[in-house]
Amino acid sequence: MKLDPRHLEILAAIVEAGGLTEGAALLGKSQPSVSRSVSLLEDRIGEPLFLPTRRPLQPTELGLALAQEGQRILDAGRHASRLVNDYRQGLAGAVRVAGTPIFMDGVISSVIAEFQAEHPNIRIDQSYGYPAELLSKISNETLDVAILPIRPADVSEEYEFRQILPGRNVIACRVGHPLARKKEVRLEDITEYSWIAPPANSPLFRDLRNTLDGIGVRELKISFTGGSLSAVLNVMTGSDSLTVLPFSVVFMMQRQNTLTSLPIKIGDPDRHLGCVTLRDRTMSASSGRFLGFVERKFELLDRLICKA
Amino acid sequence: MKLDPRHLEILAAIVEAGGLTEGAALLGKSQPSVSRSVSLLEDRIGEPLFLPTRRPLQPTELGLALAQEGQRILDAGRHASRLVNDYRQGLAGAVRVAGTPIFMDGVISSVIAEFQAEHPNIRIDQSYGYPAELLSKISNETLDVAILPIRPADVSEEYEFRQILPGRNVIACRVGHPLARKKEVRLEDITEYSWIAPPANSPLFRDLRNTLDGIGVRELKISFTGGSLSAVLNVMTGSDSLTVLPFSVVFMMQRQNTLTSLPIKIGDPDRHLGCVTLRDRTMSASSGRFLGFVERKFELLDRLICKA
DNA sequence: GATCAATATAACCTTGAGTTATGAAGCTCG
DNA sequence: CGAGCTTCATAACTCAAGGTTATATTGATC
Repeated sequence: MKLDPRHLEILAAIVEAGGLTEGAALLGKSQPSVSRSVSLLEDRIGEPLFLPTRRPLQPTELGLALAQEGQRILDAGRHASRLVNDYRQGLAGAVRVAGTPIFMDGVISSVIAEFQAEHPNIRIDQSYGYPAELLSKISNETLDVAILPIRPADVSEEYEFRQILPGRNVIACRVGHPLARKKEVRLEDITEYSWIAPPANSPLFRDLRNTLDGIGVRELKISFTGGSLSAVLNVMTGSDSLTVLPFSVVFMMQRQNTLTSLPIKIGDPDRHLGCVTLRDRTMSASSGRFLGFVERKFELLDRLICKA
Repeated sequence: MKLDPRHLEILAAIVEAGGLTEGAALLGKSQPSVSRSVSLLEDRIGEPLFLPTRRPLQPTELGLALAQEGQRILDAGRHASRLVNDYRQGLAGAVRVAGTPIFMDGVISSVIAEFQAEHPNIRIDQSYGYPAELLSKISNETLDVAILPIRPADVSEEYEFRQILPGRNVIACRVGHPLARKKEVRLEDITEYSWIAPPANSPLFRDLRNTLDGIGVRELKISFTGGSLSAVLNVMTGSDSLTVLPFSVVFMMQRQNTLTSLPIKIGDPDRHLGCVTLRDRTMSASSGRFLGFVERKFELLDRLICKA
């Protein structure tokens, strides 16, 4: 026979509170209400739940056993309520975030780490991708936030774009690189070293080509191409190779004293770094919280970078 | 916010069954009913529980988390239902049973052991007492079954009495007692040995006096008095003392080859052994089951005793 | 036995869960 | 890509039952 879980909850409250009136108060209901509910339950199961004519209301064996189950139901219910509250306030949930590999690994990952320290109940599902595919994932709602270098004008009305950093690339090399010691680096200096190229379909690769075109370099020795940031880093620190990287990435790496940038001016890309979300859809509270966190962190980072 | 536990149950069923229709079937409800319940729950918590427009219905993060709580509620409910069924069929519960010490320890305890082997979920609350007090405990419902030697005529209409053994006392001694070897024991033989007397307020003590009066014995050496059956047994087996015991107790002890009875005829008491319960009150199913078990076991025992 | 507190009952209203019938929207597959 | 099937949502209605306040009843207590 199926029992109404609410009846078991009421029973548990009465047993716990030690009386019908107190139990009703505990549940925030009126005394007659719980009285009748108990009667109904007793009628259904055909067994008494409380000893008759005992004023400090005393449960029967069965009453006590069922009250324990009721307690478990109450616990589960309370837990569920907490879950709901957490979700509504964005203190729990999941955020699906994606971005371009180099930038994700170089800058965003540490921001995510900070975020998770603050919000252990929010799960971050991180993935990598390039602008076109990420935008389509935003569209079909398999992604909540994309962090991309993009031309603001290229973002259609469907999306919402919040810039977090201006686009700025530099030529990077290992700390201790021969060129890094120089006061000024000339064009012909950099052509002497071999270069690392980012994956061919990445925006960074286009930036590299544009940059080199911009400063009049036609031919380069490409010693390494593709790979993740950590692969690039390993090659960089183990050789005198050069590459183009977002300044923010190099800035973060300077903290670990692994990379630095050459004192040579190259043109800034017209792409800016920002978060893309769907415009009309009401974002989940946890996504909103994540977004706000990222914006705050990058505001700080931007100021640090400007001072540097 | 308080959630309706039934909603969480429904959610759990849907997630488990993998669809709204299947979930409804699992719960034995109609599909529109659960559909509306889910909508209501979603409205209450203000968050979607299922991803929109995905046909193999897929729960959201929150939906999945709440479904887990729902599963716990379902489990508790099922457990509660099982409890109720067991109680109603007398397969679980508690029976408060009491009786006179010697008889309880000598005969009933082994019957209780057998009963518990068959019904591990029924708790036996055993206690000791003499007829008057036990009957009053039956009256005020602090006792379910009393097992007593009593004159059937003394049992008032308030109670129900089921005889399980006819009253029959014997003079008992240890196995290997000098008198036990004799074909026939005469009156003067038994007065030579010291005697063990049961507690002064027990029916057995009155039986002892009546018996000795009946066979014309006036004076006896009382070497030991009071104590439980095990105390009496220890004294008996370690000495040549005699005492009066119910034959059924001696019969059980014969199995362990500790006690035996003397071949001397003594008058049977007019008390008979039986179970006393309250007449009008509907007994708990477990008490009924226990009562039936005791009656069956004693029917067997009675036949064994008669053959002996 | 009078008094007080706790529980049960009564009368009423409202919610919501149950139903069947039916509409709308995805998926599947030729 | 549209027909057809399946699955979910909506509508309209009934009714069980939980919520309320007011009041009666019953144990406990002194």
